[in-house]
Amino acid sequence: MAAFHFNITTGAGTPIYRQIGDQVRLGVATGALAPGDPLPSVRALADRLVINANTVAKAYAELVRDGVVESQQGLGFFVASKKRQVYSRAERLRRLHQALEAFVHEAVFLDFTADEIRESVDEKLADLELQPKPAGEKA
Amino acid sequence: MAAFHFNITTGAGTPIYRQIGDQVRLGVATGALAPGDPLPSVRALADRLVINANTVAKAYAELVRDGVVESQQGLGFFVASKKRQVYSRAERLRRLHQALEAFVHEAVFLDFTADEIRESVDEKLADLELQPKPAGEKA
Amino acid sequence: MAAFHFNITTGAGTPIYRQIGDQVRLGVATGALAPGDPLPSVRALADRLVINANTVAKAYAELVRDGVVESQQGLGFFVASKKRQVYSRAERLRRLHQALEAFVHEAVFLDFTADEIRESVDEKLADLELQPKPAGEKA
Amino acid sequence: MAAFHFNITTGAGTPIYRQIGDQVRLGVATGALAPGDPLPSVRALADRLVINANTVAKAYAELVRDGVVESQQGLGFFVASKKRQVYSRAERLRRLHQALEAFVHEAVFLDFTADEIRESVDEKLADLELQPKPAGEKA
DNA sequence: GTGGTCTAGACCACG
DNA sequence: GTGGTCTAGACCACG
Repeated sequence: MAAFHFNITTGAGTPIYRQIGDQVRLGVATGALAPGDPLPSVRALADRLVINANTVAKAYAELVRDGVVESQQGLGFFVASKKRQVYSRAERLRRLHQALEAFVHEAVFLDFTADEIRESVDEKLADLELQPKPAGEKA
Repeated sequence: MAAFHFNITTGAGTPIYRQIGDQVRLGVATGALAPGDPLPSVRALADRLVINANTVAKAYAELVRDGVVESQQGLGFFVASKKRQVYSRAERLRRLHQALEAFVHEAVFLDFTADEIRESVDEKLADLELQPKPAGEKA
Repeated sequence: MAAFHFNITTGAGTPIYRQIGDQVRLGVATGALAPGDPLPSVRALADRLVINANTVAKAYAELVRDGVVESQQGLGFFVASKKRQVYSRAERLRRLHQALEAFVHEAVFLDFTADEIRESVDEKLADLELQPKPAGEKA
Repeated sequence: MAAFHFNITTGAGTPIYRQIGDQVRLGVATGALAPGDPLPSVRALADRLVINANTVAKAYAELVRDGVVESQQGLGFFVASKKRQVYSRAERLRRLHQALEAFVHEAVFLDFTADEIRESVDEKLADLELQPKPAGEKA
């Protein structure tokens, strides 16, 4: 992997550590990050994003906990070869629907129509270049 | 309106004051709460939910700011007769995108694909029977 | 911006949290506070003014809601780079009329004539050198 | 005095007792209420306005304190023959400017121009039918 | 009775 | 370090 870019938006609702983790997950999902690829070092990424090193460390720790990346003592962090599925499908669906509920309620409260909501979701997903997964992968 | 029930989950991620606000908004949206209906008094609701009165007051204050309910000096809070359009279109879009960001981040975190996300949104919108706005009304 | 001073009058009619908010708004309006300038931390300001931290937090939260300042997670509050137009025209008019009502009631209570009231408003506006908006800017 | 009408707006910022007091003061100022004219009884006005009798009593008490009306034991309240000036001119100006300051700050914050502010004040004063005082009266 | 403001202090998330 | 939420309780204005 050559050029994998992180970008974070501070001040938004989403915590920085979560944004970092999500971008790694997304990279793995889209294939931008392949198994074995190294992640930037904690310090390097913290410097590049001008954020606290603890924040990067927290993001990486969560990725390790979830089996997305693996830590090689003294070498750094690498994309895991095969990802463990941490949450059960039921649990994942439960959390998805909870998040969805919050989003749709806010949108309805803001007086947006179903079409406007759908459109905004489509745009956002296109932005993320979230592609359907190749074949028989996780999820 | 006869029996409007509040129930809160403590220990969950969502703050109590927000849970209260959301339930009132939802009640208004579904018609369970009609314009002019009184809300429980701050102290009464605090007692009933076994939480602090300040927490209820904070929830109610936010509802007033958003034009959902109105305060009648010395009498308490009542569902607003006609919901005002408090926010500018730019602000409403900003809030929509912020809510969307949080939702999509959670979905990505949970490893759902773009198709799965879109599908879940469609289902949810269908559930709500959210129709295009008839005229100058809110959906 | 070097030295921005807050001073509050306790025992007056105006709540402390509002006095703080007003002083920030005024500072922003006059340019004493420039976009990006940090506000004192909640705890620091509370200590300096010898008031409770919650009171400062309440003031800051209102400023965030109104788009005057922005919160940077873990870093504190900063003057917003460009003031958003948060409220709809209807809402802004509603607030103007409410403020006007309070003012005129006080003036009538104090037995001032219509001419005296008008004159005092003219003087005040002249003082502020409030000019018609140049372009898409705020006055 | 035959038909003197009170109307109060509940839910606004101004307390009801203040609205009642202001309308009496205004009536006296415009001549709608002449010295010796009776005010509605506390109970009658409370019934008519569908408010608490304590609220009317509080308004009347303040008017008596300020020398606008006089209480005749067992008969009720009457417009005072000659009004005492309660506050010094300096004090009245101080309070006027304080109220004005709050109003103008709010208006400026809401992005209204000087012209818009002046216009809104003129309209409001016209609504109140606040006329210049006849001759060498108070104020 | 109603809500509004403020305090002192705890505990948590994020950086 | 930063802010966010919540509690328990006081005191006040308004009705």
